[in-house]
Amino acid sequence: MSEEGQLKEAISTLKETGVRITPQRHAILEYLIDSMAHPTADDIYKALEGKFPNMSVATVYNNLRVFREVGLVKELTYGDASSRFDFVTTDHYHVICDGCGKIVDFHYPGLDEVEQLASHVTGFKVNNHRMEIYGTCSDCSTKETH
Amino acid sequence: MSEEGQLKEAISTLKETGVRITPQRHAILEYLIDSMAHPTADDIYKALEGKFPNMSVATVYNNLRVFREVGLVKELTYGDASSRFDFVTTDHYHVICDGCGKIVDFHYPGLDEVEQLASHVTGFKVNNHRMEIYGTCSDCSTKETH
DNA sequence: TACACTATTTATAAAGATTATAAAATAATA
DNA sequence: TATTATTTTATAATCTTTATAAATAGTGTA
Repeated sequence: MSEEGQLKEAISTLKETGVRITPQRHAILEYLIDSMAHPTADDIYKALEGKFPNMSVATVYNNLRVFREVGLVKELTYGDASSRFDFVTTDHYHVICDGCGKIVDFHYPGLDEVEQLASHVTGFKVNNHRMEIYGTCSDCSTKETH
Repeated sequence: MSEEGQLKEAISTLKETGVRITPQRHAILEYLIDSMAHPTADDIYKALEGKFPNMSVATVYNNLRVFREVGLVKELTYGDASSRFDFVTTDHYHVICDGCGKIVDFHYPGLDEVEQLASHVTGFKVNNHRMEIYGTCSDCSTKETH
């Protein structure tokens, strides 16, 4: 789907859930969809301060929580200080560079088998799983050898 | 291996690396090995304040970092506020209850295949991966139905 | 065992991310 | 357009983690 299509669909989702569409929410969604990075709340705040000089950081956090609760956004927590936020499109995993922190999307068929086994062994009703892969991206590999 | 054996081996590892054995380090290691929970730094701090009334939180954090650097301990970051720390025994994954937060260990052969594909597709030199499984434990399931 | 050297602990403050609060502004709806 | 509940803003508070410097204590050696 096009990015405009994604935005429209996201806005529909919000309307259906009774969440008001404010300019700030519109802009945050747009930024999340357009940016292929996986920004932190502060990244978003900084990126939009030109457009919304008076916007509060709390607004960014509040809305990211709203989006997360509605299922539009996933919150990613890695070892570092702050969470990253990812607009939910289709199921994919992340490959993360230990050197520069770059995050690359990586599609892989769902690991249903793992979930089933886990459920069987632990007695849990399994809902979902998360997986990340860590390594060194080619840029960083090149730098290392020089 | 017995818990005492694990502790002895951990202390050997520290000695080999030139890390001094202090009573605080001994106690933190012991607590990590004995407790099957996956405690936060604050959990450890609180658990040991009876034995070490003057111990500083910084000591707990410092030592957890030392242990991590030496490879004795893994730091786990989930969505919530603080990291959890896990004494490294053998490779395993975690199954986490969405209801009560309980963490259960789950053994599963390494997902080498995923790493290989990720490496191929993204051009990364893949080092490792992490995976967690989320669901509802049987205790919480029982409560829900009542 | 006592000494000397350096790592470690403590106490404290600082930094950084996130959340809480209350007043002002505004989107949705009739 | 008027109303009302939601949202934004501004600010402060909270919580986790790290930095700093002085005091303390492990460890190897004589």
